[in-house]
Amino acid sequence: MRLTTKGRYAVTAMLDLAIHARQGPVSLNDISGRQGISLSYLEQLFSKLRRGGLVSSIRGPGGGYQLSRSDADINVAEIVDAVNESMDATRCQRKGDCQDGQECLTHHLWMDLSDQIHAFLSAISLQQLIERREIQTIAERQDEDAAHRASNRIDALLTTND
Amino acid sequence: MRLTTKGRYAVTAMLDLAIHARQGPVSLNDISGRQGISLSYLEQLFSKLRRGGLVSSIRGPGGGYQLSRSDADINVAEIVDAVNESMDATRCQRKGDCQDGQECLTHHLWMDLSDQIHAFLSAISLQQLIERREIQTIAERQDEDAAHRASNRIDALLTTND
DNA sequence: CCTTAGTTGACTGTTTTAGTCGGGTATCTC
DNA sequence: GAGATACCCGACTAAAACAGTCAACTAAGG
Repeated sequence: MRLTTKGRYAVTAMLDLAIHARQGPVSLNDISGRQGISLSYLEQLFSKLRRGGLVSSIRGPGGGYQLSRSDADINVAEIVDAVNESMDATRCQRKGDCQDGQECLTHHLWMDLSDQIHAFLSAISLQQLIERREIQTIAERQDEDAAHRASNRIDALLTTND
Repeated sequence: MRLTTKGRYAVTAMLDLAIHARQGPVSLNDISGRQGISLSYLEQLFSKLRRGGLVSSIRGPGGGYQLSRSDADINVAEIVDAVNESMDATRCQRKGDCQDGQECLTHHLWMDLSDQIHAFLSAISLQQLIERREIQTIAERQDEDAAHRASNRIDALLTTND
């Protein structure tokens, strides 16, 4: 079992996408700026999310990504899954052949843990996350920071272009 | 967060130890034979378990390891913890400085998941595991297999020593 | 003093992570 | 149709972790 930056970034990016969905397609560049994830890495992740049927893309200027379903219909478990981070805690992928083709002593324990984690993560939709007060606060802060950085960039351009 | 062979082996070995505790100290050699874990690797794991205060050791012939507390008093979470596999799901070790010193968008989600996993694993003691029917069945099978292997080894010795 | 068994530290091949880089291709606007 | 925007794709890589192995040592029992 593993949950690393890859899975966490995927959920973070999807949540950012869901939050900014009403302004039309969201570009990876914007997500990168707001969430501090490198653009190239995001491309890699979104290629998997697209293959997993969670997002659809629109090319060209003004393009970006969209959720392919309602945010109420996408849960955290499938996002983590889509980027290949299985949350399965067993060694044998639940097959029960962990020790010479037979069940190891702790097989059932890890099965139970896997079920537990899966139940927890699949019960949480993007919509539910968006509604959380703490997350709204953080999203607002990130939007302000991004706006500041944008205006700083413009200032820099104006002063060097004299 | 990660749960790999290391943590799973540690729990398996501790459970084996608890099951065979009434016959006195259990040697790593026996655990290795029953659970199919290499002796050298077990040594590495038990060095951490000892430092973590979960087991005590007796040297010399007839020696081995013992639980340093009652099996009802040792839970799965502390075993996994002792071998350095933190089950923490956050990137920031719960500090909340995941993005430039501030909380990232999904910080609270991973905090909740961590709490969930910890609550689950720390509620399960070695004693509870031993009492489970499936685990008793597996343990009996492993004991028989080990006995067979032992008698085969003796046969081999007798025939080569003619 | 020999065997058993724990103790310790260093070493190693392999896999995964967490990216980067460099080139594409589709689409919109002017 | 030129250029900019933005997605698309494959190859590459430094660093870390995993999953051990190996060798040498110390302590206890017979």
